Amino acid sequence: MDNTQAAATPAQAAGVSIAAVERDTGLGKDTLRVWERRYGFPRPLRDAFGERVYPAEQVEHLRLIKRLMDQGQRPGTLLRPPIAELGERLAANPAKVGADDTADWIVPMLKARDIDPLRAELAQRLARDGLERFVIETVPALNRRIGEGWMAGEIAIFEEHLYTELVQNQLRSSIHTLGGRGTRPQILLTTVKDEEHILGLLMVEALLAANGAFALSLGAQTPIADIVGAARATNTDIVALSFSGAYPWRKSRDALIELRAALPERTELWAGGGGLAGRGRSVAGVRVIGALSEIAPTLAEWHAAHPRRSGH
Amino acid sequence: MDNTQAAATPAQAAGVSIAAVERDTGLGKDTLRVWERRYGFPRPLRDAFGERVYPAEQVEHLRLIKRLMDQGQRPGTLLRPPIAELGERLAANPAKVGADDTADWIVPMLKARDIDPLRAELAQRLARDGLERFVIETVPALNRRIGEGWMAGEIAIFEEHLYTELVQNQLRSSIHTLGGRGTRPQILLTTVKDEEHILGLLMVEALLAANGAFALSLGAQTPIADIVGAARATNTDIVALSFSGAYPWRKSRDALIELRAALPERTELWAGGGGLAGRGRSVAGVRVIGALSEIAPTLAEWHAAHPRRSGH
DNA sequence: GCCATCATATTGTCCTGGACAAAGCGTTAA
DNA sequence: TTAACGCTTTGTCCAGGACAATATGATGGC
Repeated sequence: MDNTQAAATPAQAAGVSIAAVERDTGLGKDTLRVWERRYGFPRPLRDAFGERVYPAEQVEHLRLIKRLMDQGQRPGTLLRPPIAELGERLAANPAKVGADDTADWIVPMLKARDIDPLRAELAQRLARDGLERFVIETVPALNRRIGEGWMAGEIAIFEEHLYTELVQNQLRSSIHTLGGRGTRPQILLTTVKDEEHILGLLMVEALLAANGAFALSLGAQTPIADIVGAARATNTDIVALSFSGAYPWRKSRDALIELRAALPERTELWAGGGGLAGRGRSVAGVRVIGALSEIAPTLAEWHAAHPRRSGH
Repeated sequence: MDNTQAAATPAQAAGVSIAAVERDTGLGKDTLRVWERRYGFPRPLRDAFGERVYPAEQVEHLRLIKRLMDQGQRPGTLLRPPIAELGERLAANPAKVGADDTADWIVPMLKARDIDPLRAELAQRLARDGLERFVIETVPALNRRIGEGWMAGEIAIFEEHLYTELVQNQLRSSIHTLGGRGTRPQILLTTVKDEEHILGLLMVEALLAANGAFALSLGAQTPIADIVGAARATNTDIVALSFSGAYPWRKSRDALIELRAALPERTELWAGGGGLAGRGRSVAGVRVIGALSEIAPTLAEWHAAHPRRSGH
């Protein structure tokens, strides 16, 4: 694969520090050291001071592994066999491709030199399909396609960055355009700590806006105490949380229970995202939104249950 | 101060784990442990398993300390004397206030329940002053005011989040509206790894857009190798880097040297941000932008030096 | 055949205490 | 005033042990 990595500078040719690997892969220093001890991988070099130096190749493998783990694979499976197998496992994995041909167009456009056509294409699809369909169908398909492309070595990191940036602009711009004149319900949108997931948040925000509800987004990574504080201060009707698929179910559950207990009774709590999708029973007092397409109906329900009152 | 923190849930009343503190303060686990060993602060409780449990109060102090360190204060100064002094040091610090009365309006608006007026106010100022002045004068003043408010305990975290979110929306929306039809120069905008600074990037992007130059923003934290790859792939004329004030000068310098060496000769390298402002001599082959207001003139210079050619 | 319960294996994160390079600071020499 | 140098401060790394939380697999009851 003639990816970006090719252009390594002499200075860093040998490899990178454990801290850099932590940043680039999302795997903690402790985890990296323990893997090395237990599974024999990664097996970094050592510099003059005995500190670990990870060759680019191993970092690449680690990124791959992290990505697979985020899809539910377990480390033991990925790390015990000779690492060479990784490539094959990848080749075997994208079996789901094929259903997603619709999104294939993104790849060549991303790889083209000019971004304007891409920007235009996104804008056009948004205009043609409408914000709602764009968010529910187009963007998820694109996300999936990009993810697969990344794993297949087809898409460079900066191209993924670029994609995120462009979609983000489209969505923010749409939300902005839709305005939002103090309509009810007042919604507070965020994720709990340990969650990234910016694009997902933005997608939800756009959907809400498309349905006349304007969320106050706190961005990602809000501590629970802050969520509660904000909800109290802004007299929020609904607190909506988004959990990505990678987020451990138990933690989501705990966060929801804790939050439910701390929020005023009249404030509803909605939760959604891949992290909750499959999970059987929900938490008492929490409304689970199984898919993006459920947002609009759920909102309609809320309106039915809360007929418009005069004063605030 | 009747801040957000008040609403602590029973479950977490005792305190939080070291990982949570790392996330919330940005101070590494190692650093937290070493401070405890060396300075006696923080002094977390221990749970049944001997693991550190940080009371909210100490976390609050740590956040304060981090903020002060980001302004250049050194840990020894902050941690050695009885921590109680912190409050006083804070009270003494905002001496710079007063020059910034212009931005005071943001505080009450942020604290008001409704966000719509705030959104409207920002939009109006943007419309009245123009994008350029908004970015060069208004936003920096607001940022400063918010930072001070945060340190003084006047502004809660979620209010700061909210502010960032709203300004971000305004800027992105403006950039989006301005369009950008494949104009030269082709600019690549980003920060190197270890840098956050999203809002700063966006401000630069907006300024460029206001001057008819459309940057391709890679977002923050792009590894150098990726920057080079992206620059090559997109046939970039100018790579623009932003360094925040907290970023150590030496690292900026190294990054710039490395990048300069790796980029094609014809690609210019511009660098700006608080991290470079004071520093005397610049790096060979790097154009240092001392202030936001210099962006427009520098761009004009570029145009003068690169008269429009026909083909692409 | 399907679901609950338990035992077992896996896995991430935390701990201690030592070490050391890099960055900061102040002083002296040019 | 700038440059070079030594001392101090400070962040990050290391090793190896420990253990709770989670996933997996087996067993038994409906």
